[in-house]
Amino acid sequence: MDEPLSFYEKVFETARQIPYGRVTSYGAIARFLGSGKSARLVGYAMNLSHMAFPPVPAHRVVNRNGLLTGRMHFETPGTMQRCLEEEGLTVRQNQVLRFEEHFWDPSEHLKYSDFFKN
DNA sequence: ACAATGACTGAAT
DNA sequence: AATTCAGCCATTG
Repeated sequence: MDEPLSFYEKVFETARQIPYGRVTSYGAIARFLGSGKSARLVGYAMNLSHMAFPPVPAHRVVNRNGLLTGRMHFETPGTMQRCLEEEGLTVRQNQVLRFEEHFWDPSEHLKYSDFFKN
């Protein structure tokens, strides 16, 4: 029963690989999944990731500029920032400071076929 | 089958 | 440098 994982499930699984204290972008996940133009769908997936199990560290996914564009979708608008700061990052005006230093690109660290068969 | 829905992005202005 | 536009595409009703 190796049913192909849905796109969203792949997004969840990819996001789970983001290391503690690092961040990535919607677009980076989309590119890793071979669908570079589906960044919006990655955001949509994060919205659904609430109900996913195992849990998804959705706070580690920001936009390409390091902005916490998803913060409104957490329990409170400050939750996302607090989670990141707890992991040692600094957030000012909804943006991760020194974003590039903390950016973690799945395509550089993971091999697609190690996770998915299609 | 078709239209609507987005936590986006790169290019144009 | 900041803001706007249009394309994007897997799901869902």
